[in-house]
Amino acid sequence: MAERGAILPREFYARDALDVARDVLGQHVRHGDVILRITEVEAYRGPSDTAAHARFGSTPRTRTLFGPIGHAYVYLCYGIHWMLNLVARGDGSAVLIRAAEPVSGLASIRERRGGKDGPILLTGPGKIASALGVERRHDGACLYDPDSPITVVRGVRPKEILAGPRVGIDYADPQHVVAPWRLAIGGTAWSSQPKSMSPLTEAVRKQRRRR
DNA sequence: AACACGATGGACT
DNA sequence: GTCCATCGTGTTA
Repeated sequence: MAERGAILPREFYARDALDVARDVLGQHVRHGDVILRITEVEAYRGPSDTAAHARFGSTPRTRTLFGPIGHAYVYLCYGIHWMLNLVARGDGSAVLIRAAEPVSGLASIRERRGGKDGPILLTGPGKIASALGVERRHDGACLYDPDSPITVVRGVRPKEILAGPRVGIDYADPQHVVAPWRLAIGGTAWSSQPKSMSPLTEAVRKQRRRR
């Protein structure tokens, strides 16, 4: 078993987006002096996922999404917020980081987030990229290269994983809205945990996998 | 070339 | 709960 702080290998990303999403919970993402423990994510499973950018196929925006696995897919949302995704499987699949807990670099995080404090610093995908200082120039960055500006490293595995419905994707097919595309660590204030989220069971995972 | 709208967040009622 | 900033993208023409 790899020790804490070791960079996750390329192979980590060579799987179904739902499995990558589940296993990246508790891992750490680093940019400069800021390190965050990932507490909430959302899986986007390739072109067949009606909530995913990949539904349009490969376009100028999504070329990194269809590029090599284990790289960052960064894009601008609502003209304001940058989103950080991890490219998975190699078919346009990805995992969006939606919330995190500070591990180090709190001073930098607070500075970038307007001097705020507590979970409000990092609960929300736009806040993650903001706190890390990630934007357009990081699109395509390799996450397993030690010399890369952004890396994902071994963290602390969560005790409980919750699954819940997606938000902000009214245009998607209802089957792509319900659990378990959105996953969170249970029992922490550093993630959104609405009542609609419940423990991720093997039965639910298998049911989703067939779609 | 014009258009509609989005994988959001913050301010406000 | 409501409003809306702000701009790249995909769609249509």
